[in-house]
Amino acid sequence: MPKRQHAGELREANVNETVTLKGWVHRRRDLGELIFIDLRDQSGIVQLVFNPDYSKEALEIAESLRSEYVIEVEGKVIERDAETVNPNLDTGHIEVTISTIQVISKSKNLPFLIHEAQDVSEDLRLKYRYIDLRREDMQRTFQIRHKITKSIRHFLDNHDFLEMETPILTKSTPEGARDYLVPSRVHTGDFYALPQSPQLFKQLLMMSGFERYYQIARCFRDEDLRADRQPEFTQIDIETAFLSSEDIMKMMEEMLQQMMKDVLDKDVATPFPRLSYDEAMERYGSDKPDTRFGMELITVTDILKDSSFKVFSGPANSGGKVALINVKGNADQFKRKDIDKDLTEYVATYGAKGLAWVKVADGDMTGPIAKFFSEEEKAAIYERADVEDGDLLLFGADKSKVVHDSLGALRQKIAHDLDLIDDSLFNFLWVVDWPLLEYDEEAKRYTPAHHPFTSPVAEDLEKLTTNPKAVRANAYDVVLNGYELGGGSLRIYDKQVQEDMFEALGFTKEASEEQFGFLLDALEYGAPPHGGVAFGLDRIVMLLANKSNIRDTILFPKTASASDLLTDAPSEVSKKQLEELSIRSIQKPKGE
RNA sequence: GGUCCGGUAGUUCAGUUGGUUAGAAUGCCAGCCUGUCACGCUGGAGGUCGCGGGUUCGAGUCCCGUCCGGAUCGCCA
Repeated sequence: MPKRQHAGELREANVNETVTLKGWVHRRRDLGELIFIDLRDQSGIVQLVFNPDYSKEALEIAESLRSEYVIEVEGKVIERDAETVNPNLDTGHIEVTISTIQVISKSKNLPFLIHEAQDVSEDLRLKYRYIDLRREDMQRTFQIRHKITKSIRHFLDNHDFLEMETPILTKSTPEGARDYLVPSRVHTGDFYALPQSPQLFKQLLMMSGFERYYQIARCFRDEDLRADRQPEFTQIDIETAFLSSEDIMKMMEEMLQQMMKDVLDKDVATPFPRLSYDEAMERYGSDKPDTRFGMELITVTDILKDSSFKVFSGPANSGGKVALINVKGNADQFKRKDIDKDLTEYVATYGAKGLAWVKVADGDMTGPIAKFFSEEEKAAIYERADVEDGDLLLFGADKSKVVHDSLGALRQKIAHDLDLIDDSLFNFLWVVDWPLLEYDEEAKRYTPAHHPFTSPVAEDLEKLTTNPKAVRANAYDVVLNGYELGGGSLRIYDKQVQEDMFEALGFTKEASEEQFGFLLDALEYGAPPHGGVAFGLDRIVMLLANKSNIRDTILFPKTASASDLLTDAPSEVSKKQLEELSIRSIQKPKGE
């Protein structure tokens, strides 16, 4: 079969060749007895020329063409005159003079124009996603997505990994995210769940003797959506037996390094910098810090312990925290009302009760709370926060969590607003030394920082039942530019430890047996030490394709309310379908 | 579940203090045009102002409710 000729690949080397091209009418410029068509196919765009000298018939048909008609043309590649070269097109030095044309498929007027779709409302783009995807920008994104998975597959294949598939219909584990449930027809009243991740299956595969597994796995979580969160998403899921966490991190660094080279031709250095969880929170107020800019959080609890300002001394003396970020040299960018309104409202969403601030000019603090600082306190703060004239200091004083959340987010917002972030940087780093458990104030119990199969650090093991909070985890997250790309850990491979873990999480013996009995059993039949990692593919694509939301990296994404505007899912089903599932009635909220 | 923003020609938007027949650009349709590449010129068609209710002599504009889209907090082991 002859190789198809692609519009976007034609060059001066093809001059005088007779070519057959198939594609879409991107644009038409009708000058009467002379018509130009920009023909688009997956490879790009080339200009077709119709005039009576080449073919009167073809010219007549060209006259009837409209946007997005699918056509097949035959013609000759010719070099353009110097003055008619189009430097904006890769094919701009040539054009194709058409002798015959066939309309393969017509198109109605489009709901939006392909070359203007960038600015069209997203719901319209989603409703007509198949048209939206024709855009060069979208095509490019999915080429990047393909290159990423291709690079990773290639790397893992070279490191003796097997690509394997695990079930989609699986068992509900109500811990963690809310499950998507599927009613069983055969077992009336019982349900499958769609996997939140293949976590347990990949661990079982290690116990099955497959020492290196990976899967590009679809995962489902029935939680509320965000710009970087979809209810179904794709995880690059990896698990290995007998490797240390150092081995795993090293291998994953190499994989990501290779990916950056293959996809963007970027060189990133390994090993990636490492931050402990505590240090990340302390310095960035985040467990996924963006290190492309400074403006770190500076703790000043000790300095302000005796402050005459109760907003500071209160938290400082009751187990809380006082910290600041120094907006260096940009004090004049912020008017008083910007800070008191916009920034204060912003940190309020993270639970901060207010936002204290001072500006520094002529070696002294100014602003409404400047008077509360003693000379000693000023001097200590200047020294620690490297304060100079022109700086703006923004303070957080509250429980540690509130200070971290609010200043961490504020740091990111200000860097964005002041355009302090270098977009060309790709700052990978590991966050390590995670706590195994977190205390959930609302539920009054411990929850896993990652998941309940994460192994505790060996020397902390005994504290699991006595002082759970102090137990560290063998866990590590990869962070890129402020996004959690992935996370992993060594897993528990000892039944007793797994049982202790369930106990620490408040499971009764019966409950852990009922939900995870199969895992506990498997741990008794020769379980190797194992561990792995899972990366969010959609987020990787988002960052490498420089997109601001994850929907642009997914072919057919859901809206923020989890519906698909193209197919109108979710939708009602027939009474018969429900009856087969023994579902009697579903009360829909009124108004629908 | 909460908060905030938005919804007006096919599309992107403007629409003043509530006041005549709701505008612009682009697209679309028709005519003219042999070097355009955002082609140009002339003319034309095109509106459930998201939906429902209320206030008013009068509502795109004000009020209430609701639906849809987006951002975000909670949530996401």
